[in-house]
Amino acid sequence: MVVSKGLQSCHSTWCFFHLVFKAMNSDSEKSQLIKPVEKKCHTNPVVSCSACRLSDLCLPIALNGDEINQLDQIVQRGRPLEKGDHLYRESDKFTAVYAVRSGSFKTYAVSDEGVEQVAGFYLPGEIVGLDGISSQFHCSSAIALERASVCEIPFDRLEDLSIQLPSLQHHFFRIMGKEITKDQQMLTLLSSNSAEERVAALLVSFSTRNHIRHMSATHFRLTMSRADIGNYLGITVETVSRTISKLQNQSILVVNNKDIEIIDLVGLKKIAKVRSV
Amino acid sequence: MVVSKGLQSCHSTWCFFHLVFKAMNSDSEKSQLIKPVEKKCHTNPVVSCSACRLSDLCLPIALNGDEINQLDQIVQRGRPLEKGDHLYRESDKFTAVYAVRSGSFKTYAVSDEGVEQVAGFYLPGEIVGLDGISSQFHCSSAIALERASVCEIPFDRLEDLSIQLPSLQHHFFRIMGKEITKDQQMLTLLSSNSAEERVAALLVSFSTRNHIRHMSATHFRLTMSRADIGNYLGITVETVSRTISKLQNQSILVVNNKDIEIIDLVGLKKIAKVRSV
DNA sequence: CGCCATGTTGACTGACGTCAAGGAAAGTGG
DNA sequence: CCACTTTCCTTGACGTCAGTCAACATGGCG
Repeated sequence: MVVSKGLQSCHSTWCFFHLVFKAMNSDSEKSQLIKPVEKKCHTNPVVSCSACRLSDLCLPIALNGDEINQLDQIVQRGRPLEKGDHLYRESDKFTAVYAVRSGSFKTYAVSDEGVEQVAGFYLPGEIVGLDGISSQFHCSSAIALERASVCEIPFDRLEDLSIQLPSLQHHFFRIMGKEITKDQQMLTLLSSNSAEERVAALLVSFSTRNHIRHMSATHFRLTMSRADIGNYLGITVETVSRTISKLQNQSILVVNNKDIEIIDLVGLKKIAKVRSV
Repeated sequence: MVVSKGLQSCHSTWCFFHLVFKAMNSDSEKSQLIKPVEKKCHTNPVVSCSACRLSDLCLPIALNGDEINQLDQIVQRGRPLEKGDHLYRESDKFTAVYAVRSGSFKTYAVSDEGVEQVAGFYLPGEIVGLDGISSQFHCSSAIALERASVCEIPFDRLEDLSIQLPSLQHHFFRIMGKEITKDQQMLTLLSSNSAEERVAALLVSFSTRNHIRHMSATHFRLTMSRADIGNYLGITVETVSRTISKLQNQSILVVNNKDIEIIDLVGLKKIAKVRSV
C-alpha cells in the first residue's frame, strides 16, 4: 500500500472494467483470430480497445482477442471533447458512467447564490459520473479541462450485466465503496490540514495517479487553473500561489506556470502526511 | 425536496430495507396468521420488526404479516450496545452493514500520529458500515454515543439477494450513491463555509433527520460532545461553544448543555444556507 | 462529596482571506 | 505574424476569523 492517508488513487477502477468488458462480450459466439496490434496513443478517438495504451491497466485479467474485438461495438465512444466542453451538466438525466480515456475533467456544482464548488478532478483511467446514481440526475457538472475523450458505459446495461455476473456486481459495489472512502479521506484533509498540507497532498495525489498510468510521477502538467485547485482545497487562489512558491523556495518543486517538477517527492509526501511503504 | 444544499438526510435508506426484508422472506412457504401488535418502543432490543415503531418508515411497501414474521429470523440483532461500545473497529474484517435501530453512533478514524477524525454521525434509520465495502476491511471505527441497538445485515447475503432481485441491486446502488453525494455536500460545507454556517448546517441536519423519524424537528438532545462536533466540522471546541452561544444570543436557539431547542428554524436554515421549499 | 471530563468565556496570536497592483500567458481578430 | 484584450498568476500590505492558551464553571460518576 503506497498511500495510507490523504488523497486516494483510483487504481481499482480498471479492475472493474475487465469485468464489464469481458461480460459484455461473453455471450458472443464468434471466435475470430486477431493479430497483435501495435499500441497506439490512447488520445486517438478511433483507436480500438485492443490497441489502446491503457489496455494493460484496463484488461489484465484474461480477456481474449475475440472479446476485445467485440468490445468496440459495445462501449460507446463519441468524438473527443474540446477544452470547456461539458460531459454532462448538473440536473441532466443520469444515463451512464464514463471512463476517462484521455485528457482530464473537473466536476463542480453551483450553489443557489451562483458560487461554484469544485468536487473533483478525473484523469485517464478514472470513473466519472457516479454522482447521478442516487437520484437519477446528476448533481454536479463535468467539464473537460483540455481536449479529452471518454468511454461511455450505459448504466442500465451495467446493471443488467451485474445481475448475470455476481463478480461484476461485487466489483461495482467496491468501486462505489472506494469513492466513499476517497471522499471521507478528503473530508479529513479539509477539516484538519493547513493550506500547505492540502496543496502537497493534491500534488502527491496527481503524482501517484500518474505513476499508476505509467507516466512520470515527478514531472507533469496541471491542467486546471489555480482557482480550481484553491476552490477544490478550500483555500484562495492567492494562498495556492503563495504555497507553491514556498514549496519552490524550499527546493521541493520546480514550477513553470502549469508545469510541475517534483524534486523532493519524499519531502513532499512528508508535508502531505502521506506515508510511502 | 426539502434540502437543496448542506447536509443531506438519509431518507431513502428505509426504502432499501423494504426490499431486503421482503426479499429475505420471499422464499418462505409458511403462511401463518399473525394478529396486529401494539407498536412498542424500538429501543427495546427484543422487539420484533412487526412491533417496531420504525416499521412505518422501514416497511411501507407491501410486506405481509408472514414476511414480517420471518424477518426476525434473518436480520441479526445482538444485545444493545452501551455508550462507548464499538460496533466495529478500524481494520476489522468487513462482514455486514448495520441499520441503526435506536441510539446513535459516530464513526471515526485515527491518523498515523494518533489524531482522531470524526467521519459521521448516525441516527436511527440510517445505515452505517459502508466504508468497509471497498477493501473488505473497515477504514473507520463506529462507537455508540449512548445505549444503542442495530439490525445487522450480513453483506454476503445482501449480495446474493441482489443477484436474485434486480430492484434490490438497483436500490443498493442508489444508497451508496446517496452516501457519495452526501459526502460531496459535506466537502462543499468544509471547503467554503464559516464556522457559524457549519454549526447551523449540522443542527439543521439533525433537525431534518429527526423530523423524518417523526420526532421533534425543533427540540432534541445532542448525544455527541462539543469536541466531536468540532472535529467533524473542522473547527475547535471553543469555536463550537462560542458559535452556539452566539446563536442563543440571537434568539435562534435555546441551549441547555446537550439539550437544543430551535426557536427560529427558518433563521437557522438561512444561516446554514439551506433552502426549504 | 470530590474528582475528572466536559463546556464556557476571555485575551492574544497567527494563518489565511481580502484588496490591490503588476506581469505573463492565452485567446482573438486583422 | 502581430496588436489587442482577457484571463490567469504572482506578490505585497493589511484585516479578520478562528486557533491557542488559560482560567474557571458545570456536571456526571465512583
